[in-house]
Amino acid sequence: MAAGAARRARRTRRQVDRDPGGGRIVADRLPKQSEDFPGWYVEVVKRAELAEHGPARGSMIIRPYGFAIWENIQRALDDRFKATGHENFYFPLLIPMHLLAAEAQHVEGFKLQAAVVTQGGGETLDEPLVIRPTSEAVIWPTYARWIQSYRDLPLLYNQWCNVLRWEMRTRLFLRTSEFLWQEGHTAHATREEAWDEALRMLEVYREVAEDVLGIPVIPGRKSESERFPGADETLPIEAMMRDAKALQCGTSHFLGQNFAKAYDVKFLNPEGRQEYAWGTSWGFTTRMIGGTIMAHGDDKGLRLPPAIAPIQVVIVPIYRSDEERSAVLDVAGKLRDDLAGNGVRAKLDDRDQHRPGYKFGEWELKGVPVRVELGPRDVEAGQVVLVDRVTGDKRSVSLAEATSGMAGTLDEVQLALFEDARAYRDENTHQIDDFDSFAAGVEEKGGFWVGPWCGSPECEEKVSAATKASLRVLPLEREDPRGPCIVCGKPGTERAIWARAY
RNA sequence: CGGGGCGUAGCGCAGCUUGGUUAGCGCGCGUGCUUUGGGAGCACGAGGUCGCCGGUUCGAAUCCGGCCGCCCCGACCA
Repeated sequence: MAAGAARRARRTRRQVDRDPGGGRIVADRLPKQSEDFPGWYVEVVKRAELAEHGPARGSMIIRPYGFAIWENIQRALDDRFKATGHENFYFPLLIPMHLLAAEAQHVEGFKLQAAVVTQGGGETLDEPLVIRPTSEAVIWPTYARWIQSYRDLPLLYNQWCNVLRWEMRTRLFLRTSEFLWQEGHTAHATREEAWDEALRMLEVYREVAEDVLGIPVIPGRKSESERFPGADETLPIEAMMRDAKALQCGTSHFLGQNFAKAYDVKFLNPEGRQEYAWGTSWGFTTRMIGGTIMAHGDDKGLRLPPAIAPIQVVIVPIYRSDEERSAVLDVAGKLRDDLAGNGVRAKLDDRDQHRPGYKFGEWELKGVPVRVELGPRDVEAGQVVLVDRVTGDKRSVSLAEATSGMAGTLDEVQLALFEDARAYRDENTHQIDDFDSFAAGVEEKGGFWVGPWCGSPECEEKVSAATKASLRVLPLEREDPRGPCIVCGKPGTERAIWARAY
């Protein structure tokens, strides 16, 4: 259609659809989760000032408030990596094309997603450079030089960096072409040791997801079709969002000897024989900021777990006259300092251009776990009002108690978020009785559907084609299948969890 | 790549069908006064190459042609 004609058609439609009086936004309210979950998500991300779209398609600008969340996640992970014996290093962004091409499955898996630099210094490059979609292809050739003997093993390294994957459809945090993550890359002398490492890091991810982000997850294995290109086994933690869809969170891969063989990483064992090294890799990304938003948020906006909330406690002063103002701010400032002294991330919102009600709404939107209201009446009584973002409960406590008890209050909020998310997940987890009711149920209400599976890719494919649900995870704690495969009726080997996913 | 939506002030939009003085409105922003226990009010003010290029016309945000970009829904993926 010609541009002019398209424009004209648009105009007539618009005149029908819209109030011509002027584009006033009726209410400054978020879309409701129950009515428009994707719209709710986009609005929360923007209005809470977490992130916005970058100028290039699919790119993301992470704003300070959003990045502060990422920094807290990074710290939680990095501390645990160090505690399990890992060190950080840094590998380059650009990978010569021939290196990526060395591992057959790996290159096949990423060739559609890789961006390639072909020009530099105004000239066409002799060899194109791939912008890393992940770094196995540059790290393993280096490991080949670093590893000669079993005495050099294991190598337990990690890097924090950005990667780039060309995506057809993007959503802020959940899927952007460039994203931030950590990628751990380890090499081991034995299969058992590498497998244990992959499991150990999966457990680190489970702990961070549940104890830090407050998101209950199911650790397990991916089926072959969902496996990382080049891995023998892919181990995800799988979570449920508040729209009953699944989200893959951290992932740990057991690489077997695939990359060692592709990049010729051999070591001399104690018996004097050459062996290929065994590998793992594991990653956790900025996607989990999106996961946290969708696992906990409500119709008022974000609900951040205290462990990663950039601001854990916000103090909103209330006053009328100048005298009241200085009296209230005096007490409020001291409270903030006392809280900070106790290791609490506290902020005093002393902006004069907004009234308290506005600030309440704004900090609720931004997900601050605890609000302290402090007005003239409180100052007189030596107390404050505490408001919990998760339950909305208000209670008055003494100033001293507000300071000394705040850490405990934050722990309660942290736990309440986790229990809330777990209750939601349990309510939306169903046992599969037969294929038809499963297909109808997953279509109608989403959620996790658990049932016996025979292990064949054909049956898995049939489910996906019929339901748009995918096999999310085969739980690590393997359950007895308790029945025949829901598709083919042959004996089941284990119970699989199916869901529609992000 | 297919389907849909959109491009006018920082944000959200009206104006275009039927071309015509200085292109409007709400929010936000600045200054001042009054306000402040659930999203304040009034006054004054700042802010625009109407996505880009070309054409028609005395005159284009508006009509014609071309181009670009972004968002949403699907196929790929953490």
